[in-house]
Amino acid sequence: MPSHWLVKSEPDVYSIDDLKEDRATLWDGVRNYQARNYLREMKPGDAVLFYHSSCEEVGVAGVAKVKSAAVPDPLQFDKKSDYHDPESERDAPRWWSPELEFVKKFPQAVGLNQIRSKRELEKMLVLQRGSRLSVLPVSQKEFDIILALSEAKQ
DNA sequence: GCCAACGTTGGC
DNA sequence: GCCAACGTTGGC
Repeated sequence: MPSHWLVKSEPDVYSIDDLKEDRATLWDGVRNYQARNYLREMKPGDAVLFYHSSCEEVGVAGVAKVKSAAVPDPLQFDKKSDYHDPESERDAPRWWSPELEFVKKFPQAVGLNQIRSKRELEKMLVLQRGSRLSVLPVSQKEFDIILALSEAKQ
């Protein structure tokens, strides 16, 4: 059974369009332990909502899927990277990155307000106040509703 | 730019 | 282990 996830990204930094162009990308640079744990749980085939944060059109912008399970995030060993972690050991890497693959971009993003207005989605972790995690689990039902909303919209 | 809500750090 | 200070996230 595939699991469902939501990942946040600032579109100015990396958008669903960037993923579309790249086709797939290593989801690197996550430096939060809980988010890291979720990243390590991801398995090939899992479905991922791609959420745009800190931008004009906040909300779910499209869908990705897990292409391959997490490998050690190379940036943690790259001294020149902002994500370099001098404390991380090569034989016990601290940070992990799955590879995500583009699936589709919604014609129009499913906005945060739209998500908030749906009773069935009120439990979504992305709505919980103060939820700043950039990687979150999503239920199958929530995933399906978001997808339906994206299709219903014109 | 503001600010609330967190996570992390570090002195004790 | 406590907790204040600090940095970051992210909606607005």
